[in-house]
Amino acid sequence: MNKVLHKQMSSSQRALLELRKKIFAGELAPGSDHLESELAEQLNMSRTPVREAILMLEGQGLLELRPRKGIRVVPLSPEDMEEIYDVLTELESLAAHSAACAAYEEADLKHLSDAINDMDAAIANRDLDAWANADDRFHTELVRLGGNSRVETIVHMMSDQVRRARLTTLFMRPLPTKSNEDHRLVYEAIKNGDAKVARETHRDHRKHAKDIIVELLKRHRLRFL
Amino acid sequence: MNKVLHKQMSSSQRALLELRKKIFAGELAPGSDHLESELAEQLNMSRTPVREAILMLEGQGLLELRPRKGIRVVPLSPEDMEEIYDVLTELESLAAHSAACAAYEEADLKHLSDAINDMDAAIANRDLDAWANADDRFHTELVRLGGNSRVETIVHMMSDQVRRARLTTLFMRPLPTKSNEDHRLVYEAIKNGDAKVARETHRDHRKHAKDIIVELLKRHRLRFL
DNA sequence: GCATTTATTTACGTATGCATTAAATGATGC
DNA sequence: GCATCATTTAATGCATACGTAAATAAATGC
Repeated sequence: MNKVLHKQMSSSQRALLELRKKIFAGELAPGSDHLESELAEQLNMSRTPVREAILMLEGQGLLELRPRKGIRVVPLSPEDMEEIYDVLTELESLAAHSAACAAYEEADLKHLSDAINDMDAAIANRDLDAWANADDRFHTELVRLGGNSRVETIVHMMSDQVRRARLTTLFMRPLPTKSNEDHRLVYEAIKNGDAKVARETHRDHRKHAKDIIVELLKRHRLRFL
Repeated sequence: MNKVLHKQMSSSQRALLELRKKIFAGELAPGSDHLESELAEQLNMSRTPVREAILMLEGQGLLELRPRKGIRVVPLSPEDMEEIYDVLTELESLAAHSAACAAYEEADLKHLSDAINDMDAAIANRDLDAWANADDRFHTELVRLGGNSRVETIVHMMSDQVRRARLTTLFMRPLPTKSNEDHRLVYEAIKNGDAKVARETHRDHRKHAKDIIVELLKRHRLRFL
């Protein structure tokens, strides 16, 4: 569908996207090592643009460069997930606070409520993929409403890591029904301009999510993923 | 002094450090544009390693790549500084909280108290450079004690930006005497394991610092730096 | 003169080749 | 048989070369 765009994209851009796709699809497994030349061949291009893509992905914490040992897809330990969730908790809570302060019209919050409704529908249908998708949209929209572009960037990077873990964890956890009540409360607080409540509610929500995931990872002895 | 190390460093590493140095020294001015070939010549190397360095610095938010327009040293507006300070506020407060929870021995907190004492001394001597240096050490040590490597990384990146602005602002503001009382309070709270106080005190401290800087930038019509 | 098209320049993106140096393999001494 | 050293292999870091496309200058038409 977007193959057309791919055509007029620079090779390094393509390398970046393709590698990301492979990482998120698990095609490049966490902890696995690869050579520049190997990846270059897979992507049908020279080493130069893949090197550039690799550098960028290293900066985003997805790859680790270990000269002469190979490029490693960074594995995530339960402790890493704790770190990531803690960052997400703080920055998203800040975003919720800011969004509440911003006195948005109800129309401005449509994307947010749409995402919440979609999550409800997904849960009713027991469609975990759809739920995960809507959940992403909720969090993306929340930080957007927060109005701090740096928070947005960081949250996106961290969410990428969570997404990676979710490949494994999503199907092991109970249906996230409680989660959606939280989302509604955050939404209401933002609409009512109740900054403190928005922040605290979201913080608790994230803390809870973190506990579930970390517990899951540890229980299942998923040392790395 | 570390010219020796420079010798056995890879060219891209050198490019990274040299460019950073030039940016922080103001030699590459905020908002200025440069060509890859120009920078490569300055650093006595081919375009390849500088390109790699540029890519990394772009990821860190110091450079902006604008193909055929030149590589721009990103200018910071007062609004940017607000964003940056807000991120720092949240993540450092989290670090303070975690550090307080960690039940450190007094010996573990030595670097922190050293930094505070050095700031006192610097203020007594009216030595702003020494003060800034010790202040950096305080914040660096604080996030280290927080024990979240991702928070450390992000805070370092954001601190780089603040450091850049400080070149200009430090000499325009009143002596930061109040600031050090705050640091002492945070230190005490961490030592006493008083997580909530540590977090809140540090948050207020940062909020105050932000207001001063942003106010200063706006008052002096420093649209960008 | 001004707009529009055409030519020219040149910065960038990418491919390629080579030198360096780390890892792997084999050889030698004990 | 094991450790140490020499040799080979090959992945990386970097330089270089080149095609492309964007920006600028020149030329043409009106």
